[in-house]
Amino acid sequence: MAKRPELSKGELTVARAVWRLEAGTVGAIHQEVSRSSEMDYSTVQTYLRRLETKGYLRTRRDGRNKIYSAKVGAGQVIRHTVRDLVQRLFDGEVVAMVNHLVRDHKLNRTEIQQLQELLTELEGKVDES
Amino acid sequence: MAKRPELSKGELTVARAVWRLEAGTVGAIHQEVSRSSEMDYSTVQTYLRRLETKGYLRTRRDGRNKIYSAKVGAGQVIRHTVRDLVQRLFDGEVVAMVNHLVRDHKLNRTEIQQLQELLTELEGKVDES
DNA sequence: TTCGTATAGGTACATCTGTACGTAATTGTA
DNA sequence: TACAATTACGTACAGATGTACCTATACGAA
Repeated sequence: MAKRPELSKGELTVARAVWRLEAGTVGAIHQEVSRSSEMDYSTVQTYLRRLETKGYLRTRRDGRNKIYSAKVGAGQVIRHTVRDLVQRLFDGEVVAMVNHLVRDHKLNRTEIQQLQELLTELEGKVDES
Repeated sequence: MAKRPELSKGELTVARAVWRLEAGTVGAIHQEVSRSSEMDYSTVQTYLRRLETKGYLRTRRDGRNKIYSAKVGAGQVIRHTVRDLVQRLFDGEVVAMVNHLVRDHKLNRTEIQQLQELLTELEGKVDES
């Protein structure tokens, strides 16, 4: 497993846009990023270059254009990031993190039920080994 | 609400030690930090200075010694940090985050039950307004 | 064919972060 | 009392990060 440098906040924002688009030129990705943040075209470009250097994105050429696409998927990055935070804030105690989440963010009845169903589902699959 | 610069990873490590100790000299905090990480005394000292500058810690004098203690509590920082991550990774969708957490980290039966009880408790308190 | 607009690629630069060293003063101990 | 250890405080410095500008080129529209 290649040990890649971590993503900074800005890099993550841009990476998320790439994941959503699957693939695109700097322009397209800049547009996608702009739907939620304001970030200069050049800034997006810089992040894309850095993301490629760090091994998170790859590029292919389409005539004179460069098409960026993901090399490392969202899932992997999210897993890593979340695990890291759980470690650093809750000493790796997932339950403590979930506890914090559901208490801090008021959930409505529907959300609570969704989570209850999720837990029931998991209960059936516990690996008791 | 004072808008403080965010904590970096290293700063957070040291801040956590201060929270655990409530208060202490650089030496004491260094020792506490050392229980989990290896970090040079001077490095801890630097982080403490920066934490004070950023407004997260305060100091009082005890003779020739400086006693560091928290000015911003663990709860506040954790809340901020978690909210920020939920925002950046899941567009603020807490349920998505919890979903990810419980699926990625295998929970055992006891943990699942703990969470179920937690949800049942919250269900009784939903603010339906 | 000319001109505006994307694009690529290079470069810049202040600030933040991780990680420490050096020096001076103080204090407990041999 | 002299020395070792502790502490405070100033300073250092490379690499990461946020944020962008500049220049050259290619492409589509007029």
